[in-house]
Amino acid sequence: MDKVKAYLNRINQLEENEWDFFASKLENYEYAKKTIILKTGAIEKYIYFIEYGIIRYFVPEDTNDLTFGFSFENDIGSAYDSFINQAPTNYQLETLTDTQVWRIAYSDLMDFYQNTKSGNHIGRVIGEQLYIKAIKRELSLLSETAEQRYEKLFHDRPKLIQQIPLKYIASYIGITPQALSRIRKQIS
Amino acid sequence: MDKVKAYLNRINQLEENEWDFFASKLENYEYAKKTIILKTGAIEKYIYFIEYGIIRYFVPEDTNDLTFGFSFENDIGSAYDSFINQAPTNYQLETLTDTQVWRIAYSDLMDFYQNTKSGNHIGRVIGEQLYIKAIKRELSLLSETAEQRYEKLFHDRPKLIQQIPLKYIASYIGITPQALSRIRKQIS
DNA sequence: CGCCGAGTTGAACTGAATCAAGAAACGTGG
DNA sequence: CCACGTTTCTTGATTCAGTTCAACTCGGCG
Repeated sequence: MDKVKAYLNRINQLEENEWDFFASKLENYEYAKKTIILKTGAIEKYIYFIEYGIIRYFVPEDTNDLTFGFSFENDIGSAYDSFINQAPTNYQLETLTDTQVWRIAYSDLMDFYQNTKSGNHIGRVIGEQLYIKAIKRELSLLSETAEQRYEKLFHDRPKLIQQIPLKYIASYIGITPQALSRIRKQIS
Repeated sequence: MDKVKAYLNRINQLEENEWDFFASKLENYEYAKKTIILKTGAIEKYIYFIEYGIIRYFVPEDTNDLTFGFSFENDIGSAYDSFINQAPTNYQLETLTDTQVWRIAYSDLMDFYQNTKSGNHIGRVIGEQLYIKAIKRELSLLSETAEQRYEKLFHDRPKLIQQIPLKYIASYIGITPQALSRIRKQIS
């Protein structure tokens, strides 16, 4: 659980008893490659701290589904909007590789938020960080070309990207697999 | 200040003394039409509760600047990422109409977060709400056509949209003013 | 009254979608 | 561990939405 503790402490140094409370609610879980963690229509019960592995976020569609995000190790994952509102999600979570997580249930996290001094502060910062990520991506989608997004992604996460099928990356940067194939050809 | 109070109470019913504290920090402010509220490179000091008016968010560019958002009355506005990190913003805020706001300074809001029971909870929910908005828009940019985005915008905010110059709306939905002009022609 | 920015319209061009087919990689069962 | 079938990736040809450049109209403001 060290990684989870480090993650939280980076946001706000926890008192020992706060961490003990949080840790007691953490549940270790392993998903095999290609496991659907959450189906559309279901309600997200957890936030996941990813020990190792990759989670893909996508809106399923008959032909090519729409991939709009990934979470990697040492980061958190969740259908966060569904989680927050405890309302059905309209997108799915799936592991792309064998993935190990520490997960915490909604009610336990709410307890943590309400009953510890650091709780809501941590919750606030998590929301803020997710927001910043989202707004960056929004600007990227509006202002950059697909090619620029691809190169940035490769620059930012060279190793991790190699584990993700190109068709998902294509969807993520907003183009078809064919178009991505052509961009890659041109670059190399 | 009633609207601000109502806004906060919708998130979390405030105790009277909590509201008194918050209200004491609120500052009323009026901006004329076309006023730049925040310049790139500056640090966002405030969150704004919009009493009436419209704020535009944009990345300035030599030719056509990139408009990526608006805030309307009864909602909050801010260069929230700059505000959170107290770091320079890379986009600007500008009023599109005469705009009246209640604004609260960073340090005062942090006081409110730390010294009231409801504080961090409210901060958390504000972040969460902004996140949900951002993710919806992200999916819209990835999955919908410019025409679909335009029609949705019109459907959701028919009155407010009429006050915004088309060139900003075009940028917001990710196309040029010429392309928007053609879409509008085709629809009507 | 004249000017300037906003909006429209036209024509040529381009990045990416689509449809289609073949090559390569992957995984599952024998 | 190989063989087969399925999925992923590539390549080609065509089509299309939206860009760019340019010219013109309109309405508001000084």
